[in-house]
Amino acid sequence: MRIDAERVFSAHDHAACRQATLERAEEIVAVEGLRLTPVRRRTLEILLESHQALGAYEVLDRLVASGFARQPPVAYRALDFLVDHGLAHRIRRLNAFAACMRPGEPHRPAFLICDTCQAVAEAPGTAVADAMLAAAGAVGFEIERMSLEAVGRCPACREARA
Amino acid sequence: MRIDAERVFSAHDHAACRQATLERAEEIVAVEGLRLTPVRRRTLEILLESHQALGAYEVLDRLVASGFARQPPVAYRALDFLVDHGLAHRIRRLNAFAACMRPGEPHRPAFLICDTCQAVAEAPGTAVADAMLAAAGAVGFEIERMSLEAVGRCPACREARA
DNA sequence: CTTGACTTGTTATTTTATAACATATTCATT
DNA sequence: AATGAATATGTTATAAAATAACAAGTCAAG
Ligand SMILES: [Zn+2]
Ligand SMILES: [Zn+2]
Ligand SMILES: [Zn+2]
Ligand SMILES: [Zn+2]
Repeated sequence: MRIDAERVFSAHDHAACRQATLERAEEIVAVEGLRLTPVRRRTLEILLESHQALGAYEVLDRLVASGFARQPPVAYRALDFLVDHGLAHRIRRLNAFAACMRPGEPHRPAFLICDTCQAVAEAPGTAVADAMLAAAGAVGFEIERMSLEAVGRCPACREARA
Repeated sequence: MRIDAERVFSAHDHAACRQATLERAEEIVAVEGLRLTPVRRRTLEILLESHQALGAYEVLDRLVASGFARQPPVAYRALDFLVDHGLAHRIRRLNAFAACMRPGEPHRPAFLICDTCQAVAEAPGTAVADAMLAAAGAVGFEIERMSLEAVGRCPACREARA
């Protein structure tokens, strides 16, 4: 299985990467009967422009550039929709949002956040999540949601600094 | 080894629990030559009042009640000091802070956050952290810091609801 | 007692997020 | 097509969280 993080952290055809993800997202909304309205679609496109997480107000700035009104709820509502339906993830450490790179596929993302180039990748986090569930289970705690996030240096930035 | 989360999530002598942790914290600042000034000490005491995480402004309110000025930097500076020296942890999902229950002991906390009673416990997160390191290592990412947080229901609240 | 590091006081601002309510659109049902 | 419920958007206002910047005070070492 191809690991997304490998792609994210290296030079790749991002136009294709973005396009493919957008198409998968469109399939999902079709199947689930969701409404990918203009703001929502544009918001997803904005998140897909790079592998960096964007704050709500950065997203808002770009929405404004596309003709939408400069009002926080415009961005937050679109972002909440995307997050609620698995098309984007919220990165708590950054108070920011990133497009999901595997929309529709059940996955347990563990986020790797490069503090040099700000790229955010989803690593396969099943093992991490399992360890978390075990730790919780040991004390009778029932997990509903979890955030697994790590900050550090991606391969490229690591080399650049060395 | 006693698991803190077990204690946190059950009725316990919290006065003793708080006192013991405060004493351990004092030993640490002594050993490390840190200055546990009045605001800092009071801030730690405030965090130790319960096992719930507190937002900076809640802490500030209580500092005001103790005679300190109502200015955000007062709380943030004290909280930052405690976090920097391992006497408190920042809970990103809650934009809040919790006293560290094992100050001075090297540990990898995985936080269990009850969304019913708001209690926050540190579960032993070594296995979780190891899984995270492995996932990162697989793609050449070098981790510096990580947040491992889960939201759900603690044993007590789980029973209460059932 | 002076220097330099650290700590606090204080004002102001920035950044992030939500409440609340009016209007409009969509879509299934009459 | 008309009705009405659900969903989505427009808009104003405010709340909540965090930091910038700089002046003034404290303290211990030399
Ligand atoms: Zn890409
Ligand atoms: Zn990088
Ligand atoms: Zn306790
Ligand atoms: Zn609980």
